[in-house]
Amino acid sequence: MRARARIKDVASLAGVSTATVSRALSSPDTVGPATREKVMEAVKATGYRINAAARDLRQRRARSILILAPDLSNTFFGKIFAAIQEEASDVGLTVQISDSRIGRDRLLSLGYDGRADGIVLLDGGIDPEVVNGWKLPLVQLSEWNDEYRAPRLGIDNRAAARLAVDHLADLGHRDILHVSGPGENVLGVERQEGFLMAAADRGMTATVFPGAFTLEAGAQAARHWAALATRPTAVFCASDECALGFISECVHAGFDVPSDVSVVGFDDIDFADRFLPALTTIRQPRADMGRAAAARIIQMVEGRAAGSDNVDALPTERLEPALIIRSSTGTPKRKPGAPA
Amino acid sequence: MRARARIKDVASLAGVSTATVSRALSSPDTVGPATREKVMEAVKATGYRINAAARDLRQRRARSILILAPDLSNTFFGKIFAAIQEEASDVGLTVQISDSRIGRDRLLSLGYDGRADGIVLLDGGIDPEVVNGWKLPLVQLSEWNDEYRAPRLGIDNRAAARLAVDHLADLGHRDILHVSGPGENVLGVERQEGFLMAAADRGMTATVFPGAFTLEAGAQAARHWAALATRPTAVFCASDECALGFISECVHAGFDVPSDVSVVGFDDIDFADRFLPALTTIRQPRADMGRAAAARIIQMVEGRAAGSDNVDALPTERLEPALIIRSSTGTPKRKPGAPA
DNA sequence: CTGAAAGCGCTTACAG
DNA sequence: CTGAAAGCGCTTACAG
Repeated sequence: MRARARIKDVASLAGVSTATVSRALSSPDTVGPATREKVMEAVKATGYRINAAARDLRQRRARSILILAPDLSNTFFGKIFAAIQEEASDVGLTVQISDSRIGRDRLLSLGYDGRADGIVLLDGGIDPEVVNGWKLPLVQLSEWNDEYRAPRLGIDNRAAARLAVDHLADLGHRDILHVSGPGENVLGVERQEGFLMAAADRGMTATVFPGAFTLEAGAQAARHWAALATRPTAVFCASDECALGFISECVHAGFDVPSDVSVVGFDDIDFADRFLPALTTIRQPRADMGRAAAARIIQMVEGRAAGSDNVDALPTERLEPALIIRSSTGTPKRKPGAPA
Repeated sequence: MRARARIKDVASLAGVSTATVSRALSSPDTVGPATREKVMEAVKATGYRINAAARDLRQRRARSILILAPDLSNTFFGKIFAAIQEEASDVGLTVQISDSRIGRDRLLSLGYDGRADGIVLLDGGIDPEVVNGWKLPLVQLSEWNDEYRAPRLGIDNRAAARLAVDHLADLGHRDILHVSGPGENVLGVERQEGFLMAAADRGMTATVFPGAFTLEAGAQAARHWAALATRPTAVFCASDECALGFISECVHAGFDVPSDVSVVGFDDIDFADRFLPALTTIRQPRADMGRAAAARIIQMVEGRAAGSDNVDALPTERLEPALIIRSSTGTPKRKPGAPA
């Protein structure tokens, strides 16, 4: 198999300089029509394809953006990756993904090694020193950290939690439970705060179980809930996985959802509407989030390439969550002897 | 903010040549201890980090592997991505992902542009001309195409389907249905073939509904099934999503799973064991598949770098699927008047 | 053990 | 409109 053609090969076949080949390819109207013709023929004859790595080095760009997420296998990220990749691909950018828990030193290198022009960060738990040490355009997506000097994109998690609480209050629930996210996670913290504030505003009895975003955390919370002397009639879980785990465990223990307990999730993952019962949840517009992050990082990367200043200081952007009412929530069972 | 330090800056600060800096960093024992010391100090003082893009161009490597999949948001791929990235990261390789449906020309470029050293391909539906035109090490994972000249990694889908059929036969089912994958997909085709052969071997009545790997396809199949005069007592779906859609729709229509119909899925996605009922399914060892593919492509890439020949011709490798029995399958209901 | 020089494959002022 | 030359930031024979 013949080695790949280089620009030199095209140039000598066409009888022009490499500079001319380069120009004919990147800005065709800066060369004469006859020359362009000759070059194009030589390109076809040699099967030449540009070596992007060489071009990028010369132009001091990478034409690539890096997505950093704490767990690549988390189903929550799939749609986000897809949306980012689609937008990036449209403007000729390549997409790299990496787990964000690869160790401090490797993480530091990422922002320096010339292989990415910009970073979309889905993890608020990285040492701010590392993040702020990167010399690359950066946007925080979904999760964030106040110490990172970078714009944020995502929903208002407090307001989103309020959507869930209000729905439950409107249904007539007075005693509600929240299975929280992991304690160190901003998303979980804000959802919990929103839950507590909204419950207070509606005069509800509110309790919190510390949890996580996992199926297992939900299942465990369900066991605690089942063991309670007086059980809250509704629960708001910090994620859909958690809610699914909660429901699953409840059903196995002989309870009915929603008649024994109403359950609201968070995210609206793909299976939420196919679960039995279909899950009432707060939808995060994941594709929109991915698209917005891609658009933003592209803008920053291009802006920087164009020499614009303070393009890195663009503001935070909020996307809208939505309450999706399905079958896992309903009116609370009247307690025997309770007033109408 | 100071521009990033280059190797030149380190060299002049340390009072040595760039060659020496390069050596001190990449093979420390080829330089004198005193020199090494000086260089390391200068590295620290300048905050120097190697520019990987430049090194890679010089070495004619990309230190990156590309994953190509037909739908990045498909939850099936998450664990595979994670496993590949982990293995790659361990040997200093970067991971790129791209949707494989980005158009012929872009696809062609991927194998030529110097930005990847090898490709893990999760799509058997690309034009073989394109795939075989790539000049890069390549492995086919999960899906494949006989016309691609590249090793294959994945399970034996016929044998896997037989696992499902045997389970159903052992339970006492005599009349079974298969909701197939999309007609053009090798995975679906092999599962269907395995289903048909195994059913024949067990002397069962077998029928096939053409389907897809989606929730919606399963739901639609359930509607057809429900409308049948005599309904098969068990169904084997080509994917878990399809099975979940099937069950969900059955339950909504008032049927019980498994007492009215046993359902087996395929893949063992994360929610399979939390679904209600928990889904009996064929497990594909996705993390193992990702790891094996990564190991293989790394071996090919390194082998090529080391100048070994015919490293691209390594053989196909089969991983083992497993039957996971949960609650969506059971003994068929005795038909009224049927013999014991 | 160390340095000067060439080169990876491109692009882009600078001249003409 | 086109070419010669420098250079992106490294590495690596080749000498010494």
